Amino acid sequence: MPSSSVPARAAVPVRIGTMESSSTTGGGTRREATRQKLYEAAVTLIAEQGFSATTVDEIAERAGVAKGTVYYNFASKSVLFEELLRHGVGLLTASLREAAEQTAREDGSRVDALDAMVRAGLVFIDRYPAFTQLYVAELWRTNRAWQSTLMVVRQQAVAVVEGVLREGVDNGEFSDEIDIQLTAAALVGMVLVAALDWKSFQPERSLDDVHAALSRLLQGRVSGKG
Amino acid sequence: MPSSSVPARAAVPVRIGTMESSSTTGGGTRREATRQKLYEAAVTLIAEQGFSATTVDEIAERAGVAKGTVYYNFASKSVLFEELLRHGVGLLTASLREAAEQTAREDGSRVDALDAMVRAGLVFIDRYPAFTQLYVAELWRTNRAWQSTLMVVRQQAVAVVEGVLREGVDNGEFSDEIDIQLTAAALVGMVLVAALDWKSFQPERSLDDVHAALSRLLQGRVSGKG
DNA sequence: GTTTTTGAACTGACCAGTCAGTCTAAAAAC
DNA sequence: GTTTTTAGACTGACTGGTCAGTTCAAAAAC
Repeated sequence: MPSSSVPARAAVPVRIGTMESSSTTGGGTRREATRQKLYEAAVTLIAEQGFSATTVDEIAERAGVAKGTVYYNFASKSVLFEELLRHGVGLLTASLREAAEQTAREDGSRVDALDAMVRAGLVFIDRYPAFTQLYVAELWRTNRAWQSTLMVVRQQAVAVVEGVLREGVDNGEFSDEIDIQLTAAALVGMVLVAALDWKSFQPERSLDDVHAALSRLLQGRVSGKG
Repeated sequence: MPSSSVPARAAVPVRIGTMESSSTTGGGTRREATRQKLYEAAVTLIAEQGFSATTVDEIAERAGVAKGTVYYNFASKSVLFEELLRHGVGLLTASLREAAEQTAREDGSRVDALDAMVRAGLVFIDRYPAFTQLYVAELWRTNRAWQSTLMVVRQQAVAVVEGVLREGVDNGEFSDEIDIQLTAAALVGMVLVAALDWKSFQPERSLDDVHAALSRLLQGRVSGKG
């Protein structure tokens, strides 16, 4: 309801300044660029406010596109969100796997692999803090449309950690009494919460610093004199 | 909007089992019972759906009271939520502090104190899983009305862990190179995520079982043969 | 007689999703 | 080379519905 009468006609469609033809990979990449802008806008807004409290109008505005464009590119608000989740966790999983494999290639121990994965996790969170926030906030909710997506995607990431633990047990490096699933969850939690604390409350600290603190904890070098 | 005719009369106000009046002055306990029902209804709904996606009508319905009653007892939806947060974290903090103090009274080591706190955390999460879920989901959000409440309340809980770590460093039980703040966050994260994983994905396991797994991790008994 | 609860209607803001129409660049027709 | 057509991308006013919060008289509880 506009406060008073309004032209209601676009009249002169102002040219949108620097569009610059986007280029990138020649063909239909304009669309892809728009989707990327929408992801970026959505991830920060939803991390700050939550899914339901974030409006499609806000997302469109921050991305610098019209609301209709959101619906031209995504079937709905929740589909946009789901694709965002899949995309983000895909990056994380790849990064963890890469860390584990590289350690294996260098004949490192499985503890080294865990340590490398801790670092990879920190690097990820350092790079995508908003995504991490949002992910944590949604992970344990029930009754949400994207629950199953989240489940699948979570399992992919945790499975990488579980795999390393299992290898360690198999080759005798870890006690065969450890509970793989629970230990993996605990390790993920350790990194997740420590990193979010870092980003939220002491962002000035360096990644190496944080990594060192977690390494110590991971390797049980807490007890006893330094 | 009931689909058809409905009793609509509360008739017998069922007393909630073991509520035991407790707080406030002896007088207005009827009101207190209503508030308690509203807390319980709100906590599960918000844990499942998030704050914004949960309507006041739903909360009232699940609590079995009229919508007007919600506003008779709380100034607004967010005030209800804020008081819920304060209440819940108060319980957790008390429980952690109790665990730490009891260990101290028994001349236990600081590792024992940490272990006791891990257990206290698990007991809490076992008892109030919905609250925990909701708390984690809101903790790292920014731009929310109750942000400052959350901050204060988080600090109270983490401070208990930090205190034990500090004592341990002071008496030489822990390395003086540990980063107290970060380590405390990591420990909290370890318990939190492992416990949520437990409740979400393997609820049939016993608390002792989960506690044992975390103890092992905490005491660095992961590496090496069992 | 005071406090608390009820129930149901109401308001006004807000918001997801729609749709008719615009823009543009490139292909097709001339 | 110029005009016309096509189709993909985008626009933004508009619709239909939802929901927080209000109101209040009457009933119930204490």
